Amino acid sequence: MKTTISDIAKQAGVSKATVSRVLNDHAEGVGAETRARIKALIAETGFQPCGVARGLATGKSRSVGLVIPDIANAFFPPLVRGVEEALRQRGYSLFLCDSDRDVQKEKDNLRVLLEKRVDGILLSSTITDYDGRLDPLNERGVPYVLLDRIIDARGAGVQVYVDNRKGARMAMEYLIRGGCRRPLFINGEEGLSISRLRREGVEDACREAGTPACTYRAADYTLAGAEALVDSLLDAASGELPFDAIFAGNDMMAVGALRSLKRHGRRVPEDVEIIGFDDVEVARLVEPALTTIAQPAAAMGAAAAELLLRLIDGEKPLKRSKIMEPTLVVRQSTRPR
Amino acid sequence: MKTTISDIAKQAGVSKATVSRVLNDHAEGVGAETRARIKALIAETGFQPCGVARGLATGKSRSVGLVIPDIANAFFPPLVRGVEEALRQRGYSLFLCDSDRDVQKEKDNLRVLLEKRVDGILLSSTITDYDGRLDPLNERGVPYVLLDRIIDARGAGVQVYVDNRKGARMAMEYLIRGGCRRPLFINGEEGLSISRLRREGVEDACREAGTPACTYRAADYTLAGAEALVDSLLDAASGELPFDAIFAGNDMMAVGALRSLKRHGRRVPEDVEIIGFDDVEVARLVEPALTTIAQPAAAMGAAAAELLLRLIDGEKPLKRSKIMEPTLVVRQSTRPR
DNA sequence: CTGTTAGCGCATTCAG
DNA sequence: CTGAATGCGCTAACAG
Repeated sequence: MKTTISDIAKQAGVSKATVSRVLNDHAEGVGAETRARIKALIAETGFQPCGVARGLATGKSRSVGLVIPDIANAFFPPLVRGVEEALRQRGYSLFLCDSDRDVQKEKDNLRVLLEKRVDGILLSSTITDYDGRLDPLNERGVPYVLLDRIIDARGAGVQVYVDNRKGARMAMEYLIRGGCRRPLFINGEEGLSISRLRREGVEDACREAGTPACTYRAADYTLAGAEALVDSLLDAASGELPFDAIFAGNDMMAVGALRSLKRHGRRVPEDVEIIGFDDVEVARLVEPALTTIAQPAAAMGAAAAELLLRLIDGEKPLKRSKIMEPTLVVRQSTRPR
Repeated sequence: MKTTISDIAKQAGVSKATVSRVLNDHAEGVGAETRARIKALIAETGFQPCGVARGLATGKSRSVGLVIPDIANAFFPPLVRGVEEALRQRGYSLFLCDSDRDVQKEKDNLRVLLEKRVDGILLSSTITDYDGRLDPLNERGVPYVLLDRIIDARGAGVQVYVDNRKGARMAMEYLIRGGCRRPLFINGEEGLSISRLRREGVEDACREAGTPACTYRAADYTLAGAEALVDSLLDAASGELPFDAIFAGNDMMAVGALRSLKRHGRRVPEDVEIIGFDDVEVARLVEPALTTIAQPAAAMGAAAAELLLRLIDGEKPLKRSKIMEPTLVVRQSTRPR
């Protein structure tokens, strides 16, 4: 019982082509009264043109795919929201794929999106190393934008991410200026671009300030991982603290560190200052509330979506990457300056 | 430069029909050697059949739509994950739509999904009242499952949700059994099915326990809303506390209440006990960690997706609704029993 | 301004 | 077991 463009044409006493013209708002080519009559008919029958058929005929699906490592990671929901909102405003729909931090699933996701003939792809990749998973996109000429998680590759397309190096440097500089002498930097998994860049930022700050005593440790961006790490550090150094400040690669690890310190009877920020990264919702809800480097997640998502739409429209991007500014949000896990 | 089924057919020296048969794994109709040759060709050329064309020919898009009120609400990400995972395993893709708690946007989302010719829809609706927004789905015969947020309607399809009434009753019973005399129930927006059911659960518990003194207040499911509400209550009743326990309609409101109490110098759980609802990530990270009624969000999402796929396959559902069990998670915002 | 004619890429009859 | 023909619903030249 599905009504098609032919049914409408028949009822209106015109040809499919004419109906198609008003459907697509082709300014010219249809008389005012004919147009009005068809519009009325469409409205009263509630006719909806079939997007699939349209897609086949035009070669455009008006949908884009977004692949992220884990929607349950609090950093991503605002980003997804930004993407979705920007797309919706332009009449595009969003295929959401969760790669579950699994490289194989990420590849599968990309393959499926290509089969679906999305007009473009937003990818927040699980790993930095380039293993050819962008090749199919390049071969097919499907526009894509790398989001947050960058991939090392010559041909890698447009990228949108926060200035991770700068953000990390800001955090360390704030700690050092505050009098910190023996900082501890807890990084996330080292295979990720964001980890590498944040590490470089930390090194920048330490070098400039002549504070070489920064301890470096890698965890896995999880609360539990960081908590266990700090536990072991604290247990090993009975008595005097081996660090007087912690910069964690993300807020969840900062919270893990915080919990460990509290459990060990250490006060934050009096004994140890803590700074996180991301500014996820929990950052302001734990006690003491976390000082952190905020990322404009929603804005990044929106920016990436808009850039992608521009690529889809055939525009050549002026710059190959859009770098967003991190901001220091001072709360209570650091001492007043 | 896009290769089609015709190209493959030509290269293999067979007809499109034959290629189509091996593409769809039609067991019969193709000789073993022909099949092998074609498969090899497909593999080496990396040919991917066009999903859009397939969709037009078969009438199935192998994609479903999910509409939720707000992906940034911490309850939803795990649910989305459950949905996505279940769909992916069955080879379906997910269109994610955020209605932004806006009824009009929700309708628009549904319309777009219908245009995209999704095979089915998962809807977590913004409002309970039935205003006809399901009519298009019913008319078109598009399968759908209502998720978490239920809609009052005779024709409303299959539903998946947690037993909100029971969960609320569990919370209140726990408080009452613990000696609470003057509970305060902070509900969320009253237009939602979850709010109505949770309220009924609270009333059930109070009635059964003969504790009629339960104060009822409605906020908006936000931290700020509940915080302001408790602030005003506390300011109004200078001196003696007007309640000795709070059951909040969700965890974020519980956190808001917690913050207000602490700021007013009240101790939790010594002076006031608090129980939340949902068991989102922050629940265990605030201090004291929240006792709460946990919802199996990911499982709900997966269950809804599987039910929907069954409907899509043409099965008639045995039951019209799948009700999941809430669980009481005891933490530190209530006194030891 | 409007109608006719071709496809878009694939699945699916129906013959052979 | 295989191929040729038809159509899914719509857009896009091309004519009139």
